[in-house]
Amino acid sequence: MTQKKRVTLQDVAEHAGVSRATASLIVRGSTKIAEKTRDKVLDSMRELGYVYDRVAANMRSQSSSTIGLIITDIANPFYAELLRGVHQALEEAGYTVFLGTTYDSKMKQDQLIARMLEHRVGGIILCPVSEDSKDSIEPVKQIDIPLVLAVREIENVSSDYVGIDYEVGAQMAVNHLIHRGHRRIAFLGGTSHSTAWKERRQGYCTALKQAGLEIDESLIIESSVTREGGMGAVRQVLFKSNPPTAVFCFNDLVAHGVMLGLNEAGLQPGKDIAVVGFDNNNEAPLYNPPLTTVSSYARLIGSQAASLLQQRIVNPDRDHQRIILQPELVVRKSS
Amino acid sequence: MTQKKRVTLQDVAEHAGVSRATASLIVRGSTKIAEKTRDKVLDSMRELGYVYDRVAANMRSQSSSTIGLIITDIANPFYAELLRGVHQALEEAGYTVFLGTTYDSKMKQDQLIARMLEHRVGGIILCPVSEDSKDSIEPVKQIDIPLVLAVREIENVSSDYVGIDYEVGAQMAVNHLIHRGHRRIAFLGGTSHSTAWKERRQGYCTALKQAGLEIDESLIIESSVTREGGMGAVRQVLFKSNPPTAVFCFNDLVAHGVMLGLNEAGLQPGKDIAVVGFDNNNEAPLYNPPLTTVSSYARLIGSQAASLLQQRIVNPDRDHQRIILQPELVVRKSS
DNA sequence: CTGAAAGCGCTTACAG
DNA sequence: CTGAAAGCGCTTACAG
Repeated sequence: MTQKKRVTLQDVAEHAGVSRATASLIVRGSTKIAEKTRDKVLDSMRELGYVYDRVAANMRSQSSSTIGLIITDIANPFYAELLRGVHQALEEAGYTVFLGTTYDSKMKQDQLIARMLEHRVGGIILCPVSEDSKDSIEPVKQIDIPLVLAVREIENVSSDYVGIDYEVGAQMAVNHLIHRGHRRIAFLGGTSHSTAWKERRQGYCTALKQAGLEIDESLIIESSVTREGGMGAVRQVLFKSNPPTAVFCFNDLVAHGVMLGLNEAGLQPGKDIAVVGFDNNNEAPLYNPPLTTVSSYARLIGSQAASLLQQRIVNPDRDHQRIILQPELVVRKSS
Repeated sequence: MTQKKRVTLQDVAEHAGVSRATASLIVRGSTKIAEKTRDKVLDSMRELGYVYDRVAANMRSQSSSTIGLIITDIANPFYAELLRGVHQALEEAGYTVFLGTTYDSKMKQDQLIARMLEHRVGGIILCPVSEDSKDSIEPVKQIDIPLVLAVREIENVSSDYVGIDYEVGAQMAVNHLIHRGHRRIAFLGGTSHSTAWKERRQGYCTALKQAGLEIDESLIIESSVTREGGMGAVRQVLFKSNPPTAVFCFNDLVAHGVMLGLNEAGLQPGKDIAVVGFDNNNEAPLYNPPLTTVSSYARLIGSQAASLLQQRIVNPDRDHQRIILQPELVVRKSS
């Protein structure tokens, strides 16, 4: 792990015949330096192959130019998009991003948070695991580093947050299915301890009730938030004596799994059984058939979270913000 | 960007009534300290909420516990898997990963490399952009930081490298199509200035020649390495007076686009036209129809690259290694 | 602009 | 185990 000796600002100053303080001003882009001096110093930097040591600078000035981003699964296109939004906003602002993935393990989340704090990140954007993880963020609060939650909230935790209104989104999806004449609608996928699941469930129930339909608990099946989870869930529900005619899925990934499971069983999604997803992934229009889904604006969530974080860094004492994006139903051929 | 004052080792030492040197030993897990002393110090750390400052430690000891990973596109499942392999291997070893995405822009790649060097990463894993970027890695060589290339090589650059044998892979794919009786086989997607493309093209041509078939340049169409690129490429080739009966695609993403383009044109992939991909993404078996493809072991490439990097960090002077994984054909229903 | 000094939070080396 | 000192590569503050 040991590196060879780097060229330091001291070396550059000596080479250019100026003081270290002057060189320091130049490297930080001060305009108060005579052009001639600046050029001389910049030439020396090039000649010596100087590379600015941002770590040392940050340490001395007690600042940070890194941000930690913790997501649950990079293989989920939703998070890939969210990452993109975060990267775009923060790299423009000069931050570099530490990425960590929890795969929905709380232990992993705790480890990642600890490591990021040790690396003196300037702030953390956390997409929490679905398990309750109030205590995970204790260390962050204690050391008082800016934190923004995204996608899922943590119950009884006050923090900046960006997400979408899952309840309304779920309601829109289920209403749509009801309007198409469906009466037995399943809700498949996701795990019941996450707020993101609870809110969807709430929306699902509200829509059914408003239409005067019974809630059949046997049509609500949890699963991991993966294609495999979706396949498993739909298999369970197909074997009921009175199977559903439509499925509202936790997200697009699960919906994809559900469609594959239906194919396997010789059923055609969108014809034999309607399927609606959640997220509006890049891939959703490319599924077969193209997936009706609720847009959850992954990239926008990412860039908004980045923006909240920057604002919090600038002004640590302002009130917590909660940004709830309004979802939109995108109707395609699967319903 | 300024942070509130942290608890330092000094504070901990004072609180526990030991010297700073002792506290430093304990925090690094030395076994040479009496258990009683250690417990006392660990208690103080907990009580004060001490967080180890890895940045300061790395600076003093001239070491690094960060790694830069530069990929082209996180929305490509191939890279999501590769990232997973890298993360898994490096996090176990105590490294934290800076992630950067170039979206195949050389300028972005240069910026990311510069930034990572400024952050004193202990090494870089680079999946180069397809454009020739020999000069991009000049700064890395100059400052003498361990570098591993993955997925694509850079011509005339000597470095550790992990990739697969694209030529053999392409040959396997095209041979397979020939054995199925195809005579007009297109090669769609990718950009001709990358080694990864050149090697595939080489394999494509070799297979055709060995079978005594002509190479028809009009059946070779470049595109961006995305689904959209694949859709565009297949549209072009379908309008030929003598269209192909089979398509070998640059990768699975392109193949997916090709299949969508075929659907659009009323053709059924795997029936009207055979399609073969490259990568064996997670998603390939889930396409419709399931995609015949060449496995390129994304996660393995990632973990091997991580392993090469660690070895290079330990021993900077050893010979450059080239790991070329052997591809494997996975036959499914699309061909 | 310069120059000398102090300090960010650690580790290192050494005498006791 | 302790204690005092030096140093990693910067920035900061200040007198000139």
